[in-house]
Amino acid sequence: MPQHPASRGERRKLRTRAALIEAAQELYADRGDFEVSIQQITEAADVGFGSFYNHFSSKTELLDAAIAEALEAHAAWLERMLADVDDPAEVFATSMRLTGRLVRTRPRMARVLMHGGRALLAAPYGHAPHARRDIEAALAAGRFTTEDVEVALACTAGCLVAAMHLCHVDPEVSVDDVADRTVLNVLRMFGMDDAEAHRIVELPLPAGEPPVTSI
Amino acid sequence: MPQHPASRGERRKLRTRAALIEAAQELYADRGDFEVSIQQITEAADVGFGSFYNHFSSKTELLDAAIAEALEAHAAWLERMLADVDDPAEVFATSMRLTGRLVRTRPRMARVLMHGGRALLAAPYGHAPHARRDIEAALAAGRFTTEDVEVALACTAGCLVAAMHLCHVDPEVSVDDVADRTVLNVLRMFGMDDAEAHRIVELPLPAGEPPVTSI
DNA sequence: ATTATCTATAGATCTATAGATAATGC
DNA sequence: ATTATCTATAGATCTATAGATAATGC
Repeated sequence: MPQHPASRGERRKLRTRAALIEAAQELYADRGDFEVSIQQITEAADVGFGSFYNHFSSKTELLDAAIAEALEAHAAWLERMLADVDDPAEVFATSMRLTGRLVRTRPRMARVLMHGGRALLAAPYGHAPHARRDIEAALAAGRFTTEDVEVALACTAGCLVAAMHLCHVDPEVSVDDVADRTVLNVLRMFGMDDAEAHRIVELPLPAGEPPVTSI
Repeated sequence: MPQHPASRGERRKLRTRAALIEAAQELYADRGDFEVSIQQITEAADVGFGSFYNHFSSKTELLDAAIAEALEAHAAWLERMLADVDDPAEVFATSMRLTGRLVRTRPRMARVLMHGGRALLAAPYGHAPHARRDIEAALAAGRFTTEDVEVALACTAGCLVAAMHLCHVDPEVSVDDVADRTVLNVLRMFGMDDAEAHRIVELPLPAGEPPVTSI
């Protein structure tokens, strides 16, 4: 998202598009569905009704873009946070720990991932390719043992989404504890011994919780 | 669902309701959402438009009932299939193996569970209470070790739904293999050693695949 | 006679577009 | 002059209900 693309007109257009995307993310996160009229979307975005069609030809198109942008922004943030870590198992685990904590740190982003991420954590974009890369590297390094990378990735995504959901429906639980216990489960699932798994989920988290998107 | 409740009139009413539920399950499974008009639902159910309001006051109410009935029917079927098994770990694992195989044996039911089950495998009805019971019994018997039953249940549900999703988006994979590898992962997650986990996922499945619902 | 289903429709949306207005580029 | 946004609206849904029809119970 370059701050100064091409011309002023171009920036104005991008601003309108961004307002629509953001409104869509908020509505989707807050409602859990997207059964909302285009008029409500443009009102939430504070944009003229007709402008919608300058950018998207249907609600589905907007929702897909909104989910994809959230996933990409989140993935980019994780990459930045973990750029200096070498151990793939640690990158993998810490990414999960940070993502689980979104329920507390960025509830709306968490709800977008929770509701839209199901299909997409297995998709060829967002954080999924990074997670696959880390799992494969950890396998190659002998840190993980598992039969099937596709199944491993699906289980990872499934546990993460389910853990976030658990925190979401039960506000009593400690988000951080649920996140770390979930990661502990996943590490054990990949054949890591209990002591090493515990060590990894007790590592200090990288500092800085910068905004990944405006939501 | 008794075959002869009260009177003929009562049965007629239940038939109409069942037709609406079934149409809702089919539409929801085939489309993955429920953005469909009441008129389309009543047409699919071959029921007069106005009859809808004799049974449900909104689409959401119908969808909730449709998902709940699918979950309950599935849970009841699993209970029947595993009535004779004593080992809670085996009941737990075999239930998962059978549920995963629904993608092949009952694709529509699988899609209802996949799309609607996310929120509901953690719900206080359907198969969730049985899975919790099995996990707790397995913990008490020393067959599982895990820190947190709630997290364990969430991870179970998450892995299962994600595995079904994986089979759904990639028709090339072997549904049975994915199901069994997923269960293997979950058993390891619960501290079971590899050899015993393998033994359990290689047990013969109970015979009989009776219709759990009409879908 | 009672109760559920069905048909028809009023009123309320909602979508997509056309034409007017405002902002930018030259 | 060009391009995007905004306003207004036609036409197409869609929901909820009222009244008519059909099935059941006595």
